[in-house]
Amino acid sequence: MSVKRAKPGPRAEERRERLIAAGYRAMVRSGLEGARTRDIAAEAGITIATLHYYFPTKDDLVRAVLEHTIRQQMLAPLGLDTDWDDGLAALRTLVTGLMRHADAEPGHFRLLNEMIWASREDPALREMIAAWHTDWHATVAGWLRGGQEDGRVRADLDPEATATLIIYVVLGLVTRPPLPDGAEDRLGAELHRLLATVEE
Amino acid sequence: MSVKRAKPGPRAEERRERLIAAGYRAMVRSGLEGARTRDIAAEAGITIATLHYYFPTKDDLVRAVLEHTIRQQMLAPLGLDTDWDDGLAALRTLVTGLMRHADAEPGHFRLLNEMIWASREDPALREMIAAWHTDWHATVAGWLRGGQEDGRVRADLDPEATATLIIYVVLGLVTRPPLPDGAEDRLGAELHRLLATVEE
Amino acid sequence: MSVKRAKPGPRAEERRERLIAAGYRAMVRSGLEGARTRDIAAEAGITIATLHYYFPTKDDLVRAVLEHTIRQQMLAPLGLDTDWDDGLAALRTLVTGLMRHADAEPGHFRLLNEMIWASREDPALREMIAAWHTDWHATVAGWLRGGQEDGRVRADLDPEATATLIIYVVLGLVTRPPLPDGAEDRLGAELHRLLATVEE
Amino acid sequence: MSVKRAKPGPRAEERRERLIAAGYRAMVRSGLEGARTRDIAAEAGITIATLHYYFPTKDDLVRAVLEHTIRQQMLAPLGLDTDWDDGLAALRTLVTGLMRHADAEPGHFRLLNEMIWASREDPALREMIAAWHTDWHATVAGWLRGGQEDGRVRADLDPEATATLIIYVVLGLVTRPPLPDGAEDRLGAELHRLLATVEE
DNA sequence: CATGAATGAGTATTCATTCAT
DNA sequence: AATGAATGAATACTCATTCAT
Repeated sequence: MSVKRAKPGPRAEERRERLIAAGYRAMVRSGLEGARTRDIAAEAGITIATLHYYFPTKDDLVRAVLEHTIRQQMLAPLGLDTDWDDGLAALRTLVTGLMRHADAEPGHFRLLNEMIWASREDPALREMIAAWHTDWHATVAGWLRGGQEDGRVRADLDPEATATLIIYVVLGLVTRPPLPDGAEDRLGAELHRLLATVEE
Repeated sequence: MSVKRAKPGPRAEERRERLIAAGYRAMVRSGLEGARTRDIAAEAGITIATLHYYFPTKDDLVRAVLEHTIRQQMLAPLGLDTDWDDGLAALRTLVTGLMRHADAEPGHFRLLNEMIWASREDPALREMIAAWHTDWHATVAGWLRGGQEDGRVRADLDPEATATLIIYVVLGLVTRPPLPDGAEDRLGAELHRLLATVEE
Repeated sequence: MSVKRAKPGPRAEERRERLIAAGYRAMVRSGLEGARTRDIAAEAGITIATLHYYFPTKDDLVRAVLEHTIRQQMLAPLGLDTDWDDGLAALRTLVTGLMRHADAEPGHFRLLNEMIWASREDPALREMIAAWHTDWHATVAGWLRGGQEDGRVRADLDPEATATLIIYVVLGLVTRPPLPDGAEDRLGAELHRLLATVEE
Repeated sequence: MSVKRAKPGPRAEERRERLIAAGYRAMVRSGLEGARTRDIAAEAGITIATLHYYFPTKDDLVRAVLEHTIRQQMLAPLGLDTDWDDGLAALRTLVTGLMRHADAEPGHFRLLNEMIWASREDPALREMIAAWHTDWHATVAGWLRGGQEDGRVRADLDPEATATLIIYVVLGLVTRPPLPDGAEDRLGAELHRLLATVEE
């Protein structure tokens, strides 16, 4: 077992965390490109030079922020870590929760959106996002399959394809472009109607 | 009839168009913020000073580019200006067309995506995007209603809410995040299955 | 009698005047360098190109504005065109009037100040300012000599040198730098005391 | 004793001084607005980016230059830091010295003049200039009072008001507008005659 | 580990001036 | 006599990154 780098001390680890948290906040505030390394360093209580000691380039910091974001900001707030025995209810909760979250924290979703686009030119980002989406896709497909077993979800649906479709809905949903009033409110119910068995 | 103040000559109109086209290309290539006025001017064959003669600020150019994009790049390429008598077929064509387009021209959709986010802080952009989405929403809802009259689309659906949902699918779709292979291909069929009457 | 240039039509003459007036206002507002030819032209109701037809360079316009300023703005507002038979009273009125004017229209004096400095590198400006100061100097010296003949002004003063000194006071006065309160109010009286014969 | 955050090293202090000196020279040469940050940086042997590291904006540099100017360029060159026991002689020396200085270094006084005008819109400048004028006013008033005690200056003068008047003379004097020849030379003597007791 | 100092390469924007028509 | 179109040359300011200490 070769050890390339001495284990970072506890002090260093804490600084890293502080930098990532500050970076996340700054990027939520000002966007991926708009966030300034100087501000991030200041918010973490250190100088830019020190920031670059921990993260040689801004892209390195961005990667760490994405990792942190997926790990800390995506599961619990959306109920994705709960065990659901009603797949349809889970989906509806997800959609409703996301709509609320997107309104309350648009910067959070702008950041994720920017990272998805940025991932096209950064393999490290791409890998993280792919893993995240794959997880998510599997979760949703699982909900659907569970629903089909319970007879609550239409049996003729392809769970994989429908899960993909739902992920697209979610991705589009957080953009929340200006749309005619009213239709949005009925979105959760409509999705339910599309997926549920007729009898229900 | 004497004209004291001559209207912009044909030369100026052409240069405006050339600038907008160059701006569109540069923004597709490098993004909204990444596009440099210098490059745009050079690509249009003029100096930066002349660019600023036509568009005092970069934001003014961005607005003109969005207008151009909505008008020239969104309708024909997606078949939105065709008369469809089968709403379901129209939708399927739209989704398939968008997927192809999103793969062929990701920069185009990145630009639209950036403009949607930017519109949150620019009333002029917001208005254009709202008008565009409203049109689009009405078109899709119309397709759905037509399908319901023909008995091809499930009668229990709310055309407004479903149209909103489809727009979200489309918005998410063009982001095209990395997803497990295969599921995407069946997306058009799946959407069809969700919406169509069972008999069909 | 040779005629070098055809007499300008009445229309042209009026535009020239309008441009000069607009130039004066803009320079009072924003200073000599701060005034923009574009704004001046717009304020005169014409385009920049036309402004340059009348005044090939900005410096040409500045010269015309100085001429206009000396002619229209310096005599009447300060009572310099009145016939005074009490030189001392005239001086006191001048100083009081200038202080009021400098407070009410600081931009006017900033402009004159800038022009005096600019005149070091522009012979045409220098000539106009020299003529203006010479006139003014002669007027003040005349007041002093008149006062000496009346026995109201100290006979031992050199009217020329004292006039120079008074002009310096005036030039400094319009700058109105921040000074301890109070002393300024007594300035007119003090000047009087310095110049007047003891008996008075 | 460990020092966690090192104070600016001697290197930085020297560069600051060099920048201020270069700024002063450039502003004397080309005026406040005319001085270019590029040239100043080049003259100090650094890049523009480094200039902005020390002085975030040009205005910050201007303030530092004014401070330097008042401290380094106004006292010694004019004999204001000498102890005089003859106030009248001090005044005469001041006036003569200023006239010489104004002829030798017109740019220096143009700069001060511009700063006085600029101080109307910059509180930091205003405060420095007010402090400087207050000092100066107190010095001159002190000279006058001393002269009155010695019986050399007319007892009926108000030292405060006369000091104000003298400052105005000085401010106007450094402008040195074109005036009829000769009168200027007698200015020092004339001022003396105005202020001195008749007997002297 | 940490930082003060320094910078290369931009960046959008400005403005008096010109010229073909 | 007038102007729409065009521009050269600048201008202050920015920001991620580097490096000696």
